Amino acid sequence: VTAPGRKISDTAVRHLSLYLRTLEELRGEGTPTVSSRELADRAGTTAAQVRKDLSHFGSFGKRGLGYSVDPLRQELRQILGLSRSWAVGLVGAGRIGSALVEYPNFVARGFRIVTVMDRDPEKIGRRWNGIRIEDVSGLEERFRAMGVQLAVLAVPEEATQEVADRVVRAGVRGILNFAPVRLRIPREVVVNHVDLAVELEVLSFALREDGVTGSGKRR
Amino acid sequence: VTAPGRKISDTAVRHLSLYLRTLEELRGEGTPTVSSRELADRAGTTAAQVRKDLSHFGSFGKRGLGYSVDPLRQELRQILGLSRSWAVGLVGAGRIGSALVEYPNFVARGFRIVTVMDRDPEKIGRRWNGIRIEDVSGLEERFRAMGVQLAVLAVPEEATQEVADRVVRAGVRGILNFAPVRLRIPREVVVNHVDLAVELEVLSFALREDGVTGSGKRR
DNA sequence: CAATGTGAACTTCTTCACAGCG
DNA sequence: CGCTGTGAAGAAGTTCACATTG
Repeated sequence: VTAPGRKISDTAVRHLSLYLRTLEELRGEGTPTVSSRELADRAGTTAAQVRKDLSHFGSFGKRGLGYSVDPLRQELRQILGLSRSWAVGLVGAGRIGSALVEYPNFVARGFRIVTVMDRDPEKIGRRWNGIRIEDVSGLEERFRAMGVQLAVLAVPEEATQEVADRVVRAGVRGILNFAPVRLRIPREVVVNHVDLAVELEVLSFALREDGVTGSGKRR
Repeated sequence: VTAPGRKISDTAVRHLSLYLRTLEELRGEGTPTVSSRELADRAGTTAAQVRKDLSHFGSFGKRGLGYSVDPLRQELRQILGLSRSWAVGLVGAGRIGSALVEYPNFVARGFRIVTVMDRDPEKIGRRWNGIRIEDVSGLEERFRAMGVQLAVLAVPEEATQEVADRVVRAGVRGILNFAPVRLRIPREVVVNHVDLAVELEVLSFALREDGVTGSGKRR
């Protein structure tokens, strides 16, 4: 089915990702069938939201019964583009990069890290998970040679835009960026931004009225 | 000003965080004044959006002129709760944890990591940034002793809920969770969830129609 | 007279509620 | 008879447009 023209909101896609994870849990527990209500409770949305999110892509449930766990799980994998394998190039062999390489869900979801690049001579030549860390100077050729489709940028702030330009030149179609920098990128390349400063500040904002420890309040 | 009762959307707060970063850049460049238009271009929103976001908290601009960079920066720090210092407890001394400890913006924004905990005897006793890694068994006492207000959870999936229960018992008011697990937590505790699987799947979805490499298409 | 601050218009997202189907 | 799928209602968020002001 996988509706063609329709514009799907970012939120809806995030929901699908959560439903997929929940279905994988349910599958592990041997549950054959689940209602929109229960799926919602587990995933943290509402029953109506579950049905609406799914309705953009088709009708997967049985009235009076609910959804069959495994078939819906497969549908969602398909919808999210996970029933294929993605060739991922990682730039930046620092802590965040290493966290990703060891992240178990990464591989389970079809994301294969095919190359790791860094500029630090200390790191170049080492192996992570069997993958040799290469000198970033050869990025374009290496990415093309390995057929990289998706780049993960975990490099220092000041290097980020330059690296982004280069991975785009190397033909990458999507970027996951961990640096606190807004990238200037051609429209056809999809960027997703994980910004730890923003995440912390969202928390800080939510708690800002609580017991103040630091400097006295202004105004 | 910091309007009292009004409900501020998550998106608006995220925008403020981006504006703050942009203002810090502008300040570094010595720019004294900025229009909503320019701020928007740099932060990736629109001029109208900038004005609306700010209007929830007061009037900070001068008509015909724009916003004074440094005063607005200070306002935003205040609004986001960054003009104070937050005592942060980190649970999980793995890769993600270490990435956070070394993250420079962390400290710059007033987030002080005051304790690090892990369950691995190999790690306990080591020092990170001068902070001794403690045995997680003493979490509650340690968190209380150090006045931890905000917990960062970077522990394996299966341990996450238990650790969450314990940090709540220890009086924490906010949690930043990196594990792919929806936490069951009392309403008054604020949770923010950074979910790498979701971030990857959002990218995967956006690119799902591109050249398929993996298994042949289903249906 | 340039650029803010803000109601009003518009658009998008969420929730409701119920007909219809298994 | 229970639960989905979905239009319609309602809420929330975004963009428009302009009167206002330093």
